[in-house]
Amino acid sequence: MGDSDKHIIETLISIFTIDKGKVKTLLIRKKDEPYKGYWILPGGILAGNETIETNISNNVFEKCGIYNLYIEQDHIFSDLHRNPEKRVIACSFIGLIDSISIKIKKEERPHIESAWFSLNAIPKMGYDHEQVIEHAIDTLRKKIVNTNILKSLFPSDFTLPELQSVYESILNRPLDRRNFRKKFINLGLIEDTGYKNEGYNGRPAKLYRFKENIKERDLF
Amino acid sequence: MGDSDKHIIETLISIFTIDKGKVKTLLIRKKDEPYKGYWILPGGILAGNETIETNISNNVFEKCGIYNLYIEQDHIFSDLHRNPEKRVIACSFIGLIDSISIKIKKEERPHIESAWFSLNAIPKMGYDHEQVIEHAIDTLRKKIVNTNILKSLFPSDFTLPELQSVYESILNRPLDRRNFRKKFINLGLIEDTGYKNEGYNGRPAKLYRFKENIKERDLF
DNA sequence: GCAAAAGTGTTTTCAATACACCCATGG
DNA sequence: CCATGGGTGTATTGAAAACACTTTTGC
Repeated sequence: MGDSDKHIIETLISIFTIDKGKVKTLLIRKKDEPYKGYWILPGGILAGNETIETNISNNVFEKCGIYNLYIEQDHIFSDLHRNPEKRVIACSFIGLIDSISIKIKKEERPHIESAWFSLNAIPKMGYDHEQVIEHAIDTLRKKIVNTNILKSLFPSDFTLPELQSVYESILNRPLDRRNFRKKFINLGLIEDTGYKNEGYNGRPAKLYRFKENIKERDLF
Repeated sequence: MGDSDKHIIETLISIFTIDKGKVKTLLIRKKDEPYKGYWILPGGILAGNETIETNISNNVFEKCGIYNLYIEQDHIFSDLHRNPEKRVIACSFIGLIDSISIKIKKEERPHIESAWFSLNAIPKMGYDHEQVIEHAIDTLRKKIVNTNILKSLFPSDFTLPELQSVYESILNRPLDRRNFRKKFINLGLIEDTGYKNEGYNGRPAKLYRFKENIKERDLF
């Protein structure tokens, strides 16, 4: 086996969270050439002594300060020239985290510029990362229709209008409020916490949480 | 970057087809140690000048004589010790082919022993390939509920009882004949060819084909 | 008391399910 | 004419969809 049969593998991750009822994704500004100044997905080079999953977990913690992230494989990108400098094969992941668990202490990572972008305002990105994140969004869209994967996106307290808004932004279409409530409450996945979301305009919304120990199941 | 940051990547594929109304998968007998005599999934080592998709297509043609295979990525297996000799990262695929298109000319490949196995009779396999094929079957099961992915499994002429039998064996539960017909015909994915499947016991079944240019869509 | 957002109930429509009998062919 | 498997219709149930008004809070 020649050296040409060994490959550089990088991991990439599209991390999604909910910020003020909107789905956002975490990007990093690249500091050096190529694509200096462009936004890219977080990730890293796979070393010999780690699985792709441990690599992703470690990278996300080191670069973004996020741990306990829910991750799932998405897709492999192996086009020969996706990296202009050398052949790199990308294993892309989807990550979901609730906003309460995010602690990006910028002062601890002065060398890394990162920001959250709304799905409809993703900037021009380096490499093929726009294609990678589009694939991740598409996978996420397919998944939320049939699974309760979004559980990982929500902290213990959320309102039904917030949940609906997230579904609407990922599915990219409006949903009827009454039917959405009926469906979700009847599914038995969530429960009323007894608290309310006070201090905002209008009538306060009830706060819900996902029940523990609910196995992934079909929704729609 | 040290040499430990470069990796051997292998592709593996679980190829499914329909043989006499049953779903079967193609395995290869390993001829050398380790796992000599065990059955394994077809696949190969990724070279520097190919994508994982071209590698799979080429391997499936060279080792199994199958071309024009529908392929889809399934999962990456990167456990450190999944191969007892060295670190190898596996990119696993799902392949679907209709039985008419299969031409495994054994006389042309005397050095390769291959066989089709029913899903409920998969033998003991080498490496972690049982885990890999289980993952592929599970992915296939999830997909046939919501997509018309099975189009790739059927030649131009098939009967509704055959189609139903395939759904039953992948979903692993019985389906009502009348309701299955109603649903599938109403979906508009298939059309009557006008021919019948004569020469068997009982009333001949109508032959159907998948319509051309139907995009993948939700079924159930 | 008004603006803003949350919460609720009914009707209609359609798909899913359950179920039993007749039909076409081969032998 | 009988054995074998294919084809069909209807009634019921339940979920999805469409739709407008009332309630609770902050200011």
